[in-house]
Amino acid sequence: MSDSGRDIVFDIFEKVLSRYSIFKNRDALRPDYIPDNLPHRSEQIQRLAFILAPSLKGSLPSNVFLYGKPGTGKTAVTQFVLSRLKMKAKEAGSILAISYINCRIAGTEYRVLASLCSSIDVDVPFTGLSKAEVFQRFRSGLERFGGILIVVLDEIDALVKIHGDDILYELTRIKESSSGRGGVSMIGISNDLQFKEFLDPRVLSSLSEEEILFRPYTADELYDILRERAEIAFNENVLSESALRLCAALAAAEHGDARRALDLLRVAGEIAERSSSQSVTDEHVRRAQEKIESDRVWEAIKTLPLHSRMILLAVYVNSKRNESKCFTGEVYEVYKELCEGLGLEPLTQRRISGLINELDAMGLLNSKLVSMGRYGRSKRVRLNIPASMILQLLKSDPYLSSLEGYVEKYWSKG
DNA sequence: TCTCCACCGGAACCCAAGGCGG
DNA sequence: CCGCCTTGGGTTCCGGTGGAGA
Ligand SMILES: Nc1ncnc2c1ncn2[C@@H]1O[C@H](COP(=O)(O)OP(=O)(O)O)[C@@H](O)[C@H]1O
Repeated sequence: MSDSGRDIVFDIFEKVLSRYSIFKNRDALRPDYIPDNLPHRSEQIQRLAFILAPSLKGSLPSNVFLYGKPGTGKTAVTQFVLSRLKMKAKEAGSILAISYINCRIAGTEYRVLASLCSSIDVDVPFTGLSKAEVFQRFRSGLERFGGILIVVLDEIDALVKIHGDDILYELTRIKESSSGRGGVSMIGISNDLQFKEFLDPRVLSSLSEEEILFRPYTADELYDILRERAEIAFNENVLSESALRLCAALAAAEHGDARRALDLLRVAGEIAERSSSQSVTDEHVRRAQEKIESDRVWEAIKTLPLHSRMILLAVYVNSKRNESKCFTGEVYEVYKELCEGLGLEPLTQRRISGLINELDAMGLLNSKLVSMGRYGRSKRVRLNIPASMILQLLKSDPYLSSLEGYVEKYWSKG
């Protein structure tokens, strides 16, 4: 047998193998994949490129503020433009550094400053210094660097809502006071359209010298995005037209979120693959929708601290005890009972109120402030997750499992 | 129209952990 | 080693409030 003969045999095997596999390149559906083409965002891309272009000639670009709902392509567009800017800068020999920071993930002002430093090769310890000290090192590092630093602050709304806009203020001041060449240019990205109201007017005017709005995608736009990705990700004739349309429609209903659309497509593909189906159907997409939601919920519950879990249980028990009224006061009472059952010191009501708000923000609870006139004002709390999740929580947490009997008394109804 | 309930939520503060620079 | 920093998780204190009922 010659080598060429073996290749033919392999070819046949490959063909057969690939015919029955759904994915050609699954990674193309992952959130960190940035395609070479971003449909329906050429306007934003051009504007951003136009704004940043002066940096190639050594002058400082205006600050930009990008805002729009999640999954509208803000991060993708930014990365798209910046990667090309970087290439051009290298070619042109401009001194240019880019620092991308996701503020929500960084979480604290200190860590944002620290990663700012590391982008210009200033190393700072990950803790121990005062913010002023880190900032000082950043400043002097910048002098030494002498070029233009483009700072991307992604999900900046999350940081400012918790820690205020102090660093932003300091950063905008750097820009002004930068002597000689170079300086800092900022790209702020916000998922919250009202975010501007949180900012000090001085910061706002400096940060949004330019603004770019990202509208939610329509179903048709999502369809185009999905189709391009699907061509890379899926094998031929595996994905039905209607399944694709359904993904687009479902995601369009959910704030026109492209990330959601791509997730739907990927998970639907995985479900199809696992059930050794030869194509992805509407049914797979619907199941993907459910799976994504229940995964999200379970993922959130799993990482919940003890007392937040107890609150979920308390809300559940209380809602079974008396259908109609489920206000924070009663929830707190039940919570205290549960604590006693576990021999735990209960937290204060003030704290519980805060935790309930967090659970609300995660979508595990619904809470709404209602006034009952003479009978005070309180929050009506409702569980926003299926009871099966409560059961699963009890089973999975060895610490809580001793409460199982207690909770089960209320299991029957509902 | 005024009262007053039953909480809400802002602000200041406390405390322990981890880690710096001097 | 000391005195200082940030951070995260909590507590204490307290002014604020929509509307049913007197
Ligand atoms: N116009 C587009 N074309 C192709 N993919 C897109 C487009 N817009 C967004 N995406 C994809 O959707 C996902 C979410 O986009 P992202 O830029 O992270 O949203 P945002 O930052 O606005 O929350 C990413 O995986 C991105 O690649």
